[in-house]
Amino acid sequence: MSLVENRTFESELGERLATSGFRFTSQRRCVYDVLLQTLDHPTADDVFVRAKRVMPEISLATVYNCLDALVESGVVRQVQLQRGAARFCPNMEEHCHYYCDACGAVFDVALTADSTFMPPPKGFKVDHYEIAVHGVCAACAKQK
Amino acid sequence: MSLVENRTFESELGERLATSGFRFTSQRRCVYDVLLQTLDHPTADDVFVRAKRVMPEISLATVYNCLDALVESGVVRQVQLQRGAARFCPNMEEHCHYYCDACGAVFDVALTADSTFMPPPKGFKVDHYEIAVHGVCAACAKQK
DNA sequence: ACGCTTGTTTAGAACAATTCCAATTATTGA
DNA sequence: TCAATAATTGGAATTGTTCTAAACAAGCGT
Repeated sequence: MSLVENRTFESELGERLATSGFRFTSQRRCVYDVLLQTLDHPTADDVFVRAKRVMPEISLATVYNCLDALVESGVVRQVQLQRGAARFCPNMEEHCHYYCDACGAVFDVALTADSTFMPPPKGFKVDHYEIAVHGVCAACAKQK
Repeated sequence: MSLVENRTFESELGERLATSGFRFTSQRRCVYDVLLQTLDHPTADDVFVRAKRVMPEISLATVYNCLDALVESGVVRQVQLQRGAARFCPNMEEHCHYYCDACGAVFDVALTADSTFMPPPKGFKVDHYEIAVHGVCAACAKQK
């Protein structure tokens, strides 16, 4: 993601939060910045550690609150790839996650338009897809 | 699932466990039975409560152990549909999960053969796909 | 069948991830 | 600027999972 796009996203952030009924606070901006800066699908705790470097008084409870607000506002995705901590991802394009069960690495891969055709149960109102591919990444496969 | 298929699955269970290096214990059979009996994607704790009705001395740690053994043996799938407890599913056919974010209900939907075409990262060795569709089920959509 | 080896179960403690709480602080709209 | 309301804070509480050590059970060679 380029810096220009980055700045665009940031200026939209307040608006996105507002339309979901949230206020635009410095903590929410900070958490969003952290996610944009390193696209490695961090956990809430990872985000907390990184956010503290820039805003030392921020609390973990706030990080959770901010992440939830960002998810509800549709600017961040929450992904649950394994037992344990949820992970967060500011890439809102349609993509799936290749997840290495050995080292925990995550790779985003864009979805082709028609790659998700499954007839929903009658009356089910689809919100979004979560596609994860489990396996072993190249590096880990080599080691073994 | 018919009783006949059910019995077939059960008789295969010992073999499946053995080929993954696990022993066939009464607890593992019990946990597997619980999963087969009600296909509602229970959590480990749900399984624990149900298993106790039939085997009152079983412990929660054992339920976790059994579920993990069943997953490793390829007779049960573990799915992580939201933050919090993992859920378990004895349906090993290729299918995706429609998940109601309002009430937590899960619906299995078979995958069409080619519904998952995404080029993996170079060298990535795919093990399996996890496809979840989030949204609101018919019943919950009506209520609101 | 017997004893050995090793895997499994058990209960409870420990740990990890998340949520809740009550007091304080910040933001928004009149 | 003030009041109303939402957000933040730190800590406690809760939930979900893993670990541990001792007892038990299964499979193997004899």
